[in-house]
Amino acid sequence: MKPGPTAYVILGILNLGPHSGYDIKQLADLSTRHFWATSYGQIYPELKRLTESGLIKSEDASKGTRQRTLYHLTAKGKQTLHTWAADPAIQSLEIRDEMLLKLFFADAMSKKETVTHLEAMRRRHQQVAAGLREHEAKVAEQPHRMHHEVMKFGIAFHDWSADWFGKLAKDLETGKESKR
Amino acid sequence: MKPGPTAYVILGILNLGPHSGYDIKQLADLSTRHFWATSYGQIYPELKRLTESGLIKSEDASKGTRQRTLYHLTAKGKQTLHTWAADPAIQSLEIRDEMLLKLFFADAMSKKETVTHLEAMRRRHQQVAAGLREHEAKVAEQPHRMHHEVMKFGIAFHDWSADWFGKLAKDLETGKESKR
DNA sequence: AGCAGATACATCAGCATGATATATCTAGAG
DNA sequence: CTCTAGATATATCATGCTGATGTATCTGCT
Repeated sequence: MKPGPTAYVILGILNLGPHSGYDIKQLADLSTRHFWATSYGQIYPELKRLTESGLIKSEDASKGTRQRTLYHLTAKGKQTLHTWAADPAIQSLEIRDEMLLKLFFADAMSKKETVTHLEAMRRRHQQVAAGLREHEAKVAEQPHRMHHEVMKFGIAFHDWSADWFGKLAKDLETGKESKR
Repeated sequence: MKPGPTAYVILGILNLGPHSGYDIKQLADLSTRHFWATSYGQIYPELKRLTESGLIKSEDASKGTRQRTLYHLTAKGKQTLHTWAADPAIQSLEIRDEMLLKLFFADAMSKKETVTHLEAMRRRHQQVAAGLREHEAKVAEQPHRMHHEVMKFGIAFHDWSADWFGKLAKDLETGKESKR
């Protein structure tokens, strides 16, 4: 069976150096989380599968009774990661936004309720952008340009979205139609 | 157990009129699909659950031997839908973008490969925007303003993304840094 | 010395995914 | 009038993910 995208999150992180399953979860939460989230329930079974396929190797790094298993890429794993990353075939993009869903079915709401809802969406996007900005400096000083560019895309997207929903809220209130 | 967002997709569609499970899938694919996708494997079991909870009622609409079951909202279902929609509490936003993931781990790629990848991303966003535009006129003439506004957001988002990735591709090629 | 919080791994019920199976109806070609 | 491709309609299943919880150890602080 061919590996799913989550397997490549793991391979990609291990390409930066040896890590434990716990490390991988922490690093993914700080980096890929905003466009590909993972969970322990995926990571630990996937580490087993990748080991069986020979793409990664485990190494016991326990200290005393404290268990710790480090994983690192094999040559085959590195190869697999690069082959995957270099394939530009169009891949799926999935978005799940419950607030947008509520907005879609909001025609029964009053104008006031809808404006409140739009303001909440604007604030949410502002907050996510602010959260990303906090980590930006750290990413910028690392030698991985694309890590930084992807983060800049995330920040720009949330800024843009906040602006869009702010404008729609204003348009609804004033009855006008601004450029969006 | 409280209903998940997919249940509200069903309730929201049934609020527009009675429909079969098949209808619901078709309508969702034309409307909510871009920010909340569904599948038959969700819809049919969910229709059973919602019937048991008294939020919807089924009605046999078979013609001859051709089976067909129409569902419609009960008063309780309408109430539940409106309560959900009116609650502005911040809800999660999940994005899964395998191409962005590839880009994130693309630092081992050559500049040329990366530019090719970015161009593919630009084209993908253009294509999605074009697909949405095809249906826009139909949505615009319906009396559901928020359906249209949500669709306009989708179009604007994909246009903006296409532009952003186009600019990044150009920046990489020229070695400059444009406004993004 | 004691404790809060971080590190580390594992597991589970419930649910979603994406594909496949089955059958009937309809519209248009010939 | 007959055939057939494609639309309508429901259902199911293996596989695997989600989100939460359980258990234990270690580290840094007071």
